[in-house]
Amino acid sequence: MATRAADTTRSDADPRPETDTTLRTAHAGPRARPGGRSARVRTAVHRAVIELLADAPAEQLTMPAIAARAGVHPTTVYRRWASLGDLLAAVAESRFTDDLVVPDTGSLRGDLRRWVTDVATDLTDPETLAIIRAALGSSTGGGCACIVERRTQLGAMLDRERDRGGVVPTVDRAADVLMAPLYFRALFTDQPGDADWAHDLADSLVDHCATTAVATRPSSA
Amino acid sequence: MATRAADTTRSDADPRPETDTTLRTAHAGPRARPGGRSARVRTAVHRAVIELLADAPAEQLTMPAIAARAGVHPTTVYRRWASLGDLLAAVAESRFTDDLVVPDTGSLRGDLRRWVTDVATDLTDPETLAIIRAALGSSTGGGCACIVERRTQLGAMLDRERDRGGVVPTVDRAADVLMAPLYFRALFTDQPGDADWAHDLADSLVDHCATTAVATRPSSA
DNA sequence: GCATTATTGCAGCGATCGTTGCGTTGACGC
DNA sequence: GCGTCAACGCAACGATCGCTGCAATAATGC
Repeated sequence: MATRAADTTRSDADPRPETDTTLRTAHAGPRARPGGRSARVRTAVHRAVIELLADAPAEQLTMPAIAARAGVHPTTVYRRWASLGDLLAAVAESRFTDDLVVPDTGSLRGDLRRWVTDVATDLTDPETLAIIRAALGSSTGGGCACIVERRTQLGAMLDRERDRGGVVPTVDRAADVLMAPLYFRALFTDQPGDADWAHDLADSLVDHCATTAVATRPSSA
Repeated sequence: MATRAADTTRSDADPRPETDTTLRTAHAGPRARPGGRSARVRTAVHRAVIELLADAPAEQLTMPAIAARAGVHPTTVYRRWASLGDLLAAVAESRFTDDLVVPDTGSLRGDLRRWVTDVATDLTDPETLAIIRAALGSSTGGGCACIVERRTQLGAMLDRERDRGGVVPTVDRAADVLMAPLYFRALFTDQPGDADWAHDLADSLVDHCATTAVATRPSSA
């Protein structure tokens, strides 16, 4: 995990019903051409979306506006991405991968405290927030793209602690205690949540897990 | 709280810089006319927004479409609501008021368990989810409108318990433990969360508050 | 280097959006 | 009841959106 193909080599929404895996390999066959220019266009469009979302009232984020900002013809944007929602989901996904290294401090508590702080800091960025909001607003389940990577990171830290022999909560439980408050406050309130608060979240999860042996329970949901 | 003017008598976004409170009283003066027709139009437009959000891919929610669905002329919608974001925020706010009675079972645990279940059930409704998503996506901080009423309800239950002499957490803490997971799962995942899971949330808050005397701490953030 | 072809640019089109001016309706105070 | 004026409907307009032909470019395999 967290080692997916780099941002410049992936094709966003290829309408051709081919197997994605074969495209990522070196011998991609005579089809698909994610070469220099396509990658450049892709990067430019993604950056344009982020920039426009940052300093624009959103909602006036249209395909032509994105194309103009990216220095690309609108037709290109229309053809490569089926809809604005797809584009937003792609931007969200590519932005939230490889942007945050999973900490490895040696203890679960240390890892979680560090990771929660990093995520909280990231959620302070207006750009990040704008992308999440826009992706959530779009129909094409762009919301999942925002957190799938974060869930993977969380799972990695829990797995590592489990390998150390510690009792760990489920990923769902950890997401409820850590990710949920982080994202909830960032999206719905004006309190970004400071470092102390974030640390308390991590501590409460670890402490609760230490006192009660709920980790072995099958867990609801 | 929860006793604001009924849905049919409020004016959404009156551009006139008057004091809102005077408008709600009976002797509203010679200005403002939230009478029968205006209220009818308002209700129709709100319903149209909800209906369109329910069975449309969203994002193709435009002012003319809303007007057509509401049986109202587009000009009316343009004039009464400054932007689509304002309209969405207004719809969100009016929908999340008076739609859920604050339970009063006699104990904080019972109140919270009941309330959490109700909120979880509400978040199962696709219409509700669509409104929240759309309001979040709009620029004009429509996100706050979705939860401000819920926060008030939560605070009311906590205040009642405090009057009973019990130790209660802060509203922020309760929101982190209860509301955050509810909304996070509803927005970002496909697991709506069942009744048992919701009850566990309420229990964890009450139990944690009972074991440790953190309630008297000034609490961060 | 050269042929192939995925990808982009270009021009132009229908459709719809968002706005404005003006006449009409109907809620409110008397 | 009647007059007043906020709120709505109507028609028309410019602007922009989203899409589709076809030509040009450049990445890929040989």
